[in-house]
This record gives sequence, C-alpha cells and structure tokens, in this order.
Amino acid sequence: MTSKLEMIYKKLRAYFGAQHWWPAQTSFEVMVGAILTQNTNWTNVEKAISNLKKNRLLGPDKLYHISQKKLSKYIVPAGYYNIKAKRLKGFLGFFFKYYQGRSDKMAAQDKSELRRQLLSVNGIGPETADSILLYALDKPIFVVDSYTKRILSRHRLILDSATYEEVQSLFMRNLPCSAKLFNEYHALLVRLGKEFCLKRSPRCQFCPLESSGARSPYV
DNA sequence: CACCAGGCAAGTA
DNA sequence: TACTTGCATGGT
Repeated sequence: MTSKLEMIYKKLRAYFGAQHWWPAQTSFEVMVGAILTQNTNWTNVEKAISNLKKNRLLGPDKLYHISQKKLSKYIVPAGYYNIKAKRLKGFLGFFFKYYQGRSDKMAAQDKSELRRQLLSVNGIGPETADSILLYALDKPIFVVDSYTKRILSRHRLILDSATYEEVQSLFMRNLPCSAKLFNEYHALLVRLGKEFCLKRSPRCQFCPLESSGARSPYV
C-alpha cells in the first residue's frame, strides 16, 4: 500500500532530483543556520554565515565567548539581527550547559526529550527545533514549514487551520520513519514552494504535482 | 513603490 | 484561547 504522500514524494524526487540538504559543513553550522533563517531568505543567511566564517567565528566556543552586541554586527544581512543574536546566545547557553558545546553529545540524547529541551529555549520554536534534530543530528523527524503547509493546503490534503504538530504527524504516520527520507522530502517541498507556489499567490502555476491525483481531502 | 523570505515570542482582548 | 504586532535585510 503506497500512501498519497509517498506518491507525491516520488513525483517530486523524480522531477527535481536530490536536494542535498542541509547546505552546511558541520552540525553546528546547521544549528546556527536554523536560527538565522527564521522568516528570512536563505541567500541573506548565507551572507551572515559567510561573515562568521571569514572571521573564524563559526564554532561553538567562538560564538559562546563573543558578546551578543558584536555577534549582531556579523549577522546583519540575515535581518532581525538583534533578536537573532539574542536567540543564538540563548541557544549557546543551553548547548554548553547541557552538552558542553558538543553536537555529538547532543545527538546521543533521546529524540523526544531533546525536542522538549530545544523548545524550552527562547527563540527556538517547532520548526527550528525539528530542523536541528533532523538536519544537524540526523534524527528521524519531519520538519514542517510555511511552504509545506501552503502546498498541502492548496492540494487539499490538510485544512488551513491545521497545526504544526498535526501536519508533522500526517507525514510521520504515512511514511516510513527514515531521516534520509524526511530530509529529502522536506527539501523537495521547499524547492517546489520556491519555484512553483510563487509567493503567497493562490496558484501553483505549472506545479509538477498537478494531475498527480493528489486531490482528495486528507490522506 | 509593494511584497516576500526555510519563525517566534510578546502583547492584547 | 485566539488574533495581532515587532523584529529587518536584501532581492524582485
């Protein structure tokens, strides 16, 4: 029995190919990027990441010891730089307090317990927490973002009012529990959202999912 | 000029 | 509980 969500995945994977997410060199870079990309175009985040790298600051110890004020200067291009500097600092405090600034120690923690911990950090919500779990630590959890909800809503697979956890659960109940699959699937949804569900306009022009049969309510 | 981007928390009623 | 608003840069 192949679920509708699996069919959509196959279609996207065949159309776009592998996405190779997350675009980063280290787990820590993924965690930083996950906070920087909140409601922000990824190209702007790349500029901020590039600034940190140029100045040899993109490591747990360096970012832990730099002042919030100085940190904010490097991440200006990512937007919301004051609040994001504060959020990065909040995350680093947590990261060192419980895991000594080591992603391998963090990866050893139980998935749902770690998710609860991450959500308790000010500035880390469900998407940021799940992005860290999946893309930095390779934990099998499905990341839901605005593209995911928009695409599923427009294809009538969820109601507009569906909550984050409901959408996440829909994917995780209907797919094999695989970090590799969840990684690729979410990346493909973002790719589709960027290229076809243009902006917030109601139409997904030339959407490769059209005529996929992905039309009935719910899966 | 307006609108948007891989959210989240704090404030208001 | 359910809306609304602030946060900000850079590209289209």
